This record gives sequence, C-alpha cells and structure tokens, in this order.
Amino acid sequence: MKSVAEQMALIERGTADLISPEDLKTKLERSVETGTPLVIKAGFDPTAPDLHLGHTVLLQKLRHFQSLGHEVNFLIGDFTGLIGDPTGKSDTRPRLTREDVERNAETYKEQVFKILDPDKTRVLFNSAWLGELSSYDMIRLASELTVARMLERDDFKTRFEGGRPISIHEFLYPLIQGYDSVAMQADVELGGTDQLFNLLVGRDLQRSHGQEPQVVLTMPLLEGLDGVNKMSKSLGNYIGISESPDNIFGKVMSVSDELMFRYYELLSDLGMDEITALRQDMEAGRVHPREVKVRLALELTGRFHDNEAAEQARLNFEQVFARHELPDDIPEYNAPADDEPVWLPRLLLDAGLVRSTSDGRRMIKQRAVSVNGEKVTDVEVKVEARGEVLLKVGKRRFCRVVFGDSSASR
RNA sequence: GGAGGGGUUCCCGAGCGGUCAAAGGGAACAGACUGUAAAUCUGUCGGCGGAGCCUUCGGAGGUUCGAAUCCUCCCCCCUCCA
Repeated sequence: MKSVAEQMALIERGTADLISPEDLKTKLERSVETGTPLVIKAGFDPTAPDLHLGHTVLLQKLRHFQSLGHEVNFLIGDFTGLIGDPTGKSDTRPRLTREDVERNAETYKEQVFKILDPDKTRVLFNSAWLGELSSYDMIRLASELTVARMLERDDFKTRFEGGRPISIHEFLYPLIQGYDSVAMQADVELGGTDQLFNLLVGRDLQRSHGQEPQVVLTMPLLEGLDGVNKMSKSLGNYIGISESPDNIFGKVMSVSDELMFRYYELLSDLGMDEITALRQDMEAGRVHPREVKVRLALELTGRFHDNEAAEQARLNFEQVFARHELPDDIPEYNAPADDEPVWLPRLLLDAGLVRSTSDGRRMIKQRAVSVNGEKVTDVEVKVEARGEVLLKVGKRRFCRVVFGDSSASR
C-alpha cells in the first residue's frame, strides 16, 4: 500500500472540491495503519446508459481509488430513479420501470468496466435498503434536516426566490441520497460539482447517525470539444466511449492544445509529473505538440477499444489527414445507373454529402468538392451515371457512389 | 386581479408599411496558412436545375396594391403593483 502522502496526491489530482483534506488524511492514515480499505461511494442515475468522456472523469477517479486498494462501490440509484433527481432542471424526470432500471444497469456495467476493474467493483442498488424504510423511518429521517438548510441548495434557492414550484418530494432526494451514505457507511463519496450539496447532506446525516462524516470529493465537468461548454450529448461536443476507434482518435486530435492538457489531467493514466514534463518539453520546442496529442489519442482510443485498434486508428488518421490519402473504408452509396449524366449537386445530395442542392452548389463554388480526385469548380458539371465515382466534400466527407442495375434499387 | 415589456431565420439581436430571404455578432461550414491546434485572412450560411420563383419573422384571421412591420383574437415568456 502506498504512503498517505502518495495517496493524497493521486486523489487530489483534478478535483474541484475536496471536503475536507484533513478528514481524508485522517481516514487514510487509519486505513494504512489497520490495513483496511476505505469505502468509496459513487452514485449513478439509472437513466443515461450512453456514456461519453465527460462521465469517465469520475470513473477515472474511482479507478485511482481502486489502484490504491480501496473498495469502490458503484451505486445505482434505482430507488431514487423512481423519484427523479430535481438537479438543475425544474421538471422532474420521467419515472422508470423496474425493467428499465435493470436493462440500464446492464448497459452501465458493460461501459463502466472499460475503465473500472470489475473484480474490484461492487455494484449496489439503493432499493436494497431504501425499500425497507418505513414511513416512520422516513419521517424521522426528514426531521434531521431543516428547510433553511435545504434552501441553501442553489437550484432550490433560485426556484424558491423566483416563485417557482418545489415539490416536497424533491427535498427528499438529497435526504435519501445522504441516507445511502449512512447505510453504506461510506468513507468517501464522489460526484460531479453539481452534486456538492447532496454529498454534503450525506455528511450531516452520517454525523447525526453517529458515524464519522464521509469525505466529499467532486470532479469538474469536462469541457467538450469546443473547449467552452461542458461536454454533453445535446451540444454535440462529445466523444462517446462506444464510438469507433477512428472517431475517438480523430476527435481527440481535433482538440485544442490547451484543452489537450486538461484532458490529460482528468482522463489520462499518466502521472502528473510526466504530464508536466510533456508540457515543458512541448513549450521548449523539444516535442511537437502533435506528438503529444497523438499520445493522448492513442491512450484514450486504446482504453475503449484496444491497443491494436488505437494504432490502426493512428495509421488511418495519418493516411487521411497528414498525407491526404483516401481512407480505407469509404461509405458506399448505390445509385441506379442511367444513360443520362447526373447533375453533380444532385448526386452530392443523394449521397448524403450535402444538405441540399443549394448547399452542394455552394460547396462547389467554394472549391470544396472533388470528383475522382479532381477539384470541380463548375456548378453545372454532370457526372456519368456509370461505374464508380469517388466524391469528396471538404476534408473529411467521402463517398463512393456505385452505379448499379437500375432495377435493383428502384 | 391591475399595469407595462416581449416572442425575428441554429443562438443572441436589429428592423417597426415597400429598397427584407431580413443589419450586426456568435456558432457552423468551406478555402488559404497549418499540426483536422490556436490565432488570422477570405467566402458561405432557407429551398428550388443559376435570371426568376417558392416557403420564413409565436398561432389564426383582417386592413392594404403591398405586412416581420398596422388592426383583432388566441398562445407563451418577462417585469412591476395587489
């Protein structure tokens, strides 16, 4: 087992809040002395099984704990999912059925174990103890926290002050989540920064139940590919962990240099000292930034696939973008052969490379279109509707149009 | 319940009877330069086989030769008073 100081350093890396470092130190010291691992808790909503890199920031931190020999508990909030966490949104989330929850849990495991060590991870469901609570228990639990305390939570406060509704049951959510910590006797709970309040409630409740309060650790929200907004699916600035190696690799490569180091810090397995060294080498001109980025892209692609796939993705990437050659797998589009040549903008539209013929026309005017490797500048160009034609729009949109038997596709 | 303000093309935001497919900014896309980085410069940014036509300015009607702009009703948001 590593020393307390070493453990602290790894745990603190990249965190947004850590409450409190002293408590953590105390717990770690005892853990080292007695050889007992700490109980680490992280709760997950059973609704969103499609993970992207942003979600993995937290998982990565859990993995740190695993590497230090602590006990990671992956808590699926199946009971709380029935209530719907009010966080951020003013609408309550849709309720899930038992079957939904179970199906989502499976998908979760599948994705999560790309990062966490399945042998060292306990998967729990909070319905196990919450389902046992009586009304009496609930009310007693509710007496442990005041309304004033609840209203400290940011979104409750703004809603309250803005005169917008807050349902009573929404107050129960932090309470119940906090009770999970009591039931699990958690030593540390992790969450996103938006979870800070809920996690702190856990401390309050543990205290009033005579337990030592858990250490609260929040991880920042990862910036998306644009480097500005948080990574989210709805903004389209994300890297999904189930995406193809080429996509993951390519998306990482498109990230800005500044953001690259942010990703290194929050996502890479490299030690902070190595990362700092990389940065210094880069700034001193000893290493090309591109190489530093390739290294990150390889690591992340390898994590969600494997090293060979990552290496192949790198080769593909260099082929297409560095040497401007054609990728190996170009999407094909089957079109009916015809004696009449096809108007190019129409063909681009049919092949799905542009949004409309007007768009296609624009692309041609902007010298973005090539047919069989030759730039086209004339909007009126027509293409023989026979054999195969290779279309390219911009740097990355390719399509091989295969003109086939007209009876086949009509 | 009373009094005001507002809803414009992906977003913000001008326009307040014709010259408006609608200023400006952002995003996005393309081109140049590169390292699919940043910054910068240039261009595009409703649809239709270009001139012309068609569909857009919360919704439905109406006035007018002509409406994003005026009128009526409706829906939704915000601010203040009670």
